[in-house]
Amino acid sequence: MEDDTLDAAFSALADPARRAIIARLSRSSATVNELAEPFAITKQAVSKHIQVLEQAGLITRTRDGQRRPCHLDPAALEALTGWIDTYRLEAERQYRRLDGVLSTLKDQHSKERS
Amino acid sequence: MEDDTLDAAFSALADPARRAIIARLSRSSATVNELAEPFAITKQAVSKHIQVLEQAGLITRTRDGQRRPCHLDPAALEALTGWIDTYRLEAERQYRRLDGVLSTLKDQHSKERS
DNA sequence: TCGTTGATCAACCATTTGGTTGATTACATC
DNA sequence: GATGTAATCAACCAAATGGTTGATCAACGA
Repeated sequence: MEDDTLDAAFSALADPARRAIIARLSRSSATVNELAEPFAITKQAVSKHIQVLEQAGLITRTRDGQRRPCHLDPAALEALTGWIDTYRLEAERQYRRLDGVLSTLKDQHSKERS
Repeated sequence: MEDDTLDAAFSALADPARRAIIARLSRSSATVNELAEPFAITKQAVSKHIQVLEQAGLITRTRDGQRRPCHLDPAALEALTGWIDTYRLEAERQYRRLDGVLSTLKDQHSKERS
């Protein structure tokens, strides 16, 4: 994944309104007006949030007459967890390796004393 | 997870320098100077990035004399993938459900024509 | 064709952010 | 104690961000 893609995706998720939109869209597609309803901000502001999410590739939009419903893209979310997991798993692997070294040292110490 | 925590964590990841720091720390702990070395920015800027990561709970810091090494926290990363997966899995579930409905309709259509 | 509704565009404002330089703190070593 | 080094603090700057209001575009329904 390119830097720009990850920049856009993570900063898109770094806002509670946009995360709420993600949560809502995970249940079903929805239009801007439907998404705006639960928020205390203007429809224009929601429209901006949606553009950010779309630009980040997290959602897609279709045409349905006058409406332009938004759909969550699970594959984009999976790409993000994939990135995070790469480093989480590596870190966990390193910690286990360190634990192994420490217990080896401890064993050697016990052996020396016995 | 609270909104503020997620805000801090995701916006911490929304910067290529900070992601590079995460990647570096997944292999082993490192000090500010070590982390700053591969970058074309000042040590102070790196120090700021590290504070952002620490504030977000993604890394921890310890004292080793004059040095203050940074350590990646895998559990914090796991919390993020957990959040994302909640909605990714729900979206995938909904898409499968929709596919089921569509194929049922298609079957009924075939039956009617036969 | 005309009014209504979904949605975006445009301009503007306050705040945040990523970077800089220069000064300062804290620890280690001579 | 004096010097050097790891790291942060402080003040500042340019650019990006999240929000507003007002105007505009595009499609539907009478």
